[in-house]
Order: sequence, then structure tokens, then C-alpha cells
Amino acid sequence: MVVDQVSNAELDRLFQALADATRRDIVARVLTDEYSVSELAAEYAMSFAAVQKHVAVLERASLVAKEKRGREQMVRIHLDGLRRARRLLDDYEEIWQQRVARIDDILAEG
Amino acid sequence: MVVDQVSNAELDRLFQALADATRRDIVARVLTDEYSVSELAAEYAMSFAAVQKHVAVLERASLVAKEKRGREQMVRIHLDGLRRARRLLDDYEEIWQQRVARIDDILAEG
DNA sequence: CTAATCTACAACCAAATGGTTGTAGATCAA
DNA sequence: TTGATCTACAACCATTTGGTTGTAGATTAG
Repeated sequence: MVVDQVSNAELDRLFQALADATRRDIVARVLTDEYSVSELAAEYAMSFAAVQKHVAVLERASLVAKEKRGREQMVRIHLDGLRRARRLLDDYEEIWQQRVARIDDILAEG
Repeated sequence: MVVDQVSNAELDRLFQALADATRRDIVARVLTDEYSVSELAAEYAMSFAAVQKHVAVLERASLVAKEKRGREQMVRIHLDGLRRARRLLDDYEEIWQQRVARIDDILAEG
């Protein structure tokens, strides 16, 4: 159960990071391509600093990692975060399935 | 791709709802048992109104549904939300896997 | 060397969030 | 009927969030 393995603060940061359309878009982009922070910034109708903050939020959530290359900072996906979040939701659905199975058993007996 | 099917506002509400430990705990509880709002409230070191608000957030995110029973309001899980959130993360990982496969192909050719 | 580019970070602001208390309407129990 | 219980919701408050502008340090290009 992820619920027990991953700290609440970590999950807070993870889901909080995913709870913004711009940040989800950044994740989707860096999943397939490499972007520097300013290349990302060019994609959105907001300031460079705003995008920089979004990237920082994703970084703190372990969804993304930065790597310095010359004067640029390249943003890459960091799968750990994504996997931890997905695992929690998988666990939830598994708990649900166990409950469904339990109810089926009871009905089969009755 | 969920990214296209589910509105950004919906995903915002979903992940935002999951970005709080109390709300994740409520989800975990109602996955296996039935709780009224006040039964839930009794579990946490905060006011009834605070828990009521948390339930409302989960409800708006389609993670939970309320059903009136007498003077009580029973809180049940509503799988739709959970599945939509999980699907997005699955999509992300699939995109990643495709990228990995693509890179493998390139390496195989080279 | 100088100028342009990329990044980091501080200070500020409006809006949203997560909590509180208080009031009031339904429903149930005695 | 009366009192207790369950819920809803408003008003309020402190903190966080998502945006802005401005300043300054590295690094690259000419």
C-alpha cells in the first residue's frame, strides 16, 4: 500500500502539482521532448517567472528534474513522482475491487 | 487520451481534491465502509464544518456521492473520479513507454 | 570586451484554501 | 411537544497559491 509507504506531505505535493492545467501540460510536453525553462515559458501566455515557478512546483513533487546545460536548464520528466501517484490510485481501486469481491461472496453464500 | 476527453477544470478539481491528507483518508474510508458526515467528522481533530467542507470538495470532484438517509447523509465512493484521475496517469506512463520504445528502435537501427 | 540570453529570486498583490464559530432547518427519540 | 442530533451554510480569518515586475548573476555570441 502506497498509503503507508509514501508520506502524506509527499502525496500532497504530488497531487497539488498535478492540480493545475499548465503544470499538467508541462508534464505532457517533457514526457516526449526536451525543453529548457525558457522554451517552456515561450509556450504559455504568462511571464517567464510564472512558468519558472510551475517548474519548481513540479520539481519539488518529484515529477520533473532540471539539468544544467550551459546557461540553459533542461527540464526532464522524473518518473518517480508519476508512479507514486498512480500507485495510490491503483491501491484505491484494488481496495474497491476487494470490497466488490467480498460482497459477491456474501451474495453467493446467502 | 484522457487529456483530451476530460476537461481541465475537471482534472483540476480531481487532483486538487486528492491533494489533502484528510480528504485522501476520507476516500480510503468510504472505499470499504459507509460513513455519515458526522461519523466521518468524529474521526478527525477538526470541526464538523471543516469535514463537511472536505466532503463537499470530494463531491464536486466526483470522488464521492452523498445519499440522504433519514436525517443523516451517507457518504459513498463514486468511482468515476478515481478512474478519470488514474486514466490520466496511465496515459502519461504510456506516452513515456512509447518514447522509450522509440529510442530503443533508434538504437537498434544505429 | 560588450551585449544579449537564460536563470534565480525577492517583493508584492488578488484570489483561493482550510480552518473557525454561529445560526437555522429537518428529522428522530422520549 | 420538546429536546437532541444531523446537516447546511454564512461570515470571518490566516495562510497558500498563482500571477506580476524588477533586480542581479552566469553564460554565450559577436
